[in-house]
Amino acid sequence: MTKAERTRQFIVEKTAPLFNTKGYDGTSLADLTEATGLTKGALYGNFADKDEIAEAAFHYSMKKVKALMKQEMESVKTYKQRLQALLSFFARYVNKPPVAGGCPLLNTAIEADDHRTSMRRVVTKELMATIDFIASQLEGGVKAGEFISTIKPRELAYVFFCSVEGALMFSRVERSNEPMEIVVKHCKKILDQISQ
Amino acid sequence: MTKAERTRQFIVEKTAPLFNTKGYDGTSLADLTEATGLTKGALYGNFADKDEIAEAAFHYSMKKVKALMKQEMESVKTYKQRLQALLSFFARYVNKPPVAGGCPLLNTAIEADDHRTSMRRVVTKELMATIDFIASQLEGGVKAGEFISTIKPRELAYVFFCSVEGALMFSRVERSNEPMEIVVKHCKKILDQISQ
DNA sequence: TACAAAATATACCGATTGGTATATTTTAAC
DNA sequence: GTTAAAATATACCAATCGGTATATTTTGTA
Repeated sequence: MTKAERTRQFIVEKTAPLFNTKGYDGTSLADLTEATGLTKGALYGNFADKDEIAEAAFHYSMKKVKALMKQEMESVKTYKQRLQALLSFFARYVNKPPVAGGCPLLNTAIEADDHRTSMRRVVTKELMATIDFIASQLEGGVKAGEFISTIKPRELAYVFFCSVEGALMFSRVERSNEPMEIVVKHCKKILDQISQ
Repeated sequence: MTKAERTRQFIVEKTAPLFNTKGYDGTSLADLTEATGLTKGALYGNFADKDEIAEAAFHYSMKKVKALMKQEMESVKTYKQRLQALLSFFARYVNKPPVAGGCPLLNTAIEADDHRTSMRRVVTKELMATIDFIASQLEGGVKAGEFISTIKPRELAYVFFCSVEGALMFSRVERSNEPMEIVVKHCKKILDQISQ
């Protein structure tokens, strides 16, 4: 890892929580220099502009979230247990987010949906990948005989993911676990219902 | 209605879509003067600062959304039909939002959760009111004998609302109705399951 | 340890930010 | 129609915005 690569990594690690907390528009270059202890010269020597830092920060946040998520899931064996672990992971997201500021997917999607085209594409890609991942777990469970074969994995994946993301929004702004706990409980009950 | 009141109303109507689309940080005073055709003098003659305009715009957006929602719901008779109408209302939200930019609750909650205290309080209040409203419809349905009495109205209200808000985020950034349609279908199926 | 190259800091840029003091216009009551 | 008050426009403010040219320092290599 060259010096430049290390500095890029350092900048991204220090600024990712900032972008995730205050948003792209809400994060200034002064915020970035303060968080890193570096000057604009160093920032612009390693990145083309603020957009490039924000995008790298988003990718870093997503990588971190996914790594933690998968780590949690691979500690158990069955597909059902893995999906339960995934739901528990999100439940703990409220009080202990892997990256400060909550879910980078949710935050970035909301800020980017109307007026930030390139970021929108990046988020869309990650969202689709997430649905594919959850759906693949459900499909695996069906093939393994854990879940009844009449379920629609893709649709159920959307239901799980959307309800958890909505609960995350609610719980974070409300500073209360209640919405998330209720939603996760409901999702786990669905998992029980489709088990055989 | 005095001139001042009319102007305040005019400013709020013209700027609400702007705040809802670009967010508080993303909306500048130049944006506001352009959207209204007024000058800063007029803006600051009627509002103390940008924050006050944003808050008034949020309240206006919420009023508009709730009015449309309730209008849609009161065209049918049973509690089940009303809840179905509410879900259909959200489903159409994706392509035809009452206020440009999507759901003001979702947008404002995400931007305000970490670093805008006063707005957070306002959003929290509206979120709680929404859950109370949905829960009251479910309770009404139970008392009227439409729904089985074993349901937990408040928990179900959270599930409905959170999943729809999550789907709204997804569908908006993806520019596709699919996530919302899947989620709404699922919610309506729950309504069928708890019906008697 | 000398030295070229790479990385970072410094000092600056014009544009835009939210906000205000004051001049001008419009409004509404008489 | 006159006039005081209310509302709006104009012109300005310091601060901050994202970004850059250049000077200085640090790095890795011979």
